[in-house]
Amino acid sequence: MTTTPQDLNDRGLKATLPRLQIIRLFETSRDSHMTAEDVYRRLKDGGLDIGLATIYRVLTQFEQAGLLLRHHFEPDKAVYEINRGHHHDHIVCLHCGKVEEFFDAGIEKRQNEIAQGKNFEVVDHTLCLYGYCTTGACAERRRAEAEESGEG
Amino acid sequence: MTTTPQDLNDRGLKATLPRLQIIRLFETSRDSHMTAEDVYRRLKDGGLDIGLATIYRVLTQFEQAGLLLRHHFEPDKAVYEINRGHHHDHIVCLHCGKVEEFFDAGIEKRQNEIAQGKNFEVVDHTLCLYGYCTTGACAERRRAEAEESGEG
DNA sequence: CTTGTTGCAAATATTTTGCACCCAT
DNA sequence: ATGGGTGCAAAATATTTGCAACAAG
Repeated sequence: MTTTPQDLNDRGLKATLPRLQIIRLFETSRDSHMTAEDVYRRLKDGGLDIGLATIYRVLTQFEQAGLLLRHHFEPDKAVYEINRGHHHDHIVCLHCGKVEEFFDAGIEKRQNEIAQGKNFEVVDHTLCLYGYCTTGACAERRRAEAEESGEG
Repeated sequence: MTTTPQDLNDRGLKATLPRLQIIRLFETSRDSHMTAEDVYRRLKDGGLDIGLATIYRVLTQFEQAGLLLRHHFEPDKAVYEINRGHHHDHIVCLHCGKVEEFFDAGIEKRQNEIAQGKNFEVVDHTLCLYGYCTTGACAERRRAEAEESGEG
């Protein structure tokens, strides 16, 4: 669960402070999905003097090393998360940005069947649902907006 | 099936030459999915003097008008296709770039059930399978590569 | 005629890269 | 000691925007 300096060495990466801070951030952050900018801000706020270019380089290296996964929930903005080895897809709230993960064996199976039927061999896929929380603050906001436009 | 000047006017868009050429290209091109750059190249090659900025503007307007759909099969590259009103998902070949479309009611249903279970209301989703053609030139190439690495 | 549209060039946003200095191993 | 790693600034990529000239309704 915790990536050690040795883990990095084992993957051919020197255990530098920026790298340890970055992987630690992903392991401990409440927000599991972060952009390069997110990581930059948080480490800066934590008092670490780090360059944005380094963040980009390290995130790319970590993805190639299998430590992180990269997604694109919105165009032109890559988000990363810890790779815990269990494939899953995502649901994103368009109001608050909350990200939930899910896995459905039936959907996975159907995808492969469909691909096979079209003479494709699937090696990867992206499935992301976009919507709104139906509970909490987002639900409140939606209700308020619906009422407003309904009366306008 | 064919968008007329009147169709554009009806949506509040003047029927200019660039716009007519662009929509016609999407209606007739063998490649149904094109980037702004693709459109630019093809219209230039067709002898039309058009600016890239205009392509971007028109593609955006057409998407907002519901004439085109935008996707992001790969990061940092928007591709557009004609909107025929029937939702579908995609399979993309990582070798030749071939794009196949599919629709599966079961997958759609499961998505909504899952979202509901997590207290989300889904308003959109992206599902794209990435793989390789198992027939034709791509299959040949894969076989050759597999053999090569297997013997190396 | 009047307002929307175009082409160009400059601006943006995100990510990548060249380079001199620095630090894990 | 030495080769990889870092920070900075400049470059690269895809896309957007300001503006003056222009054309559709």
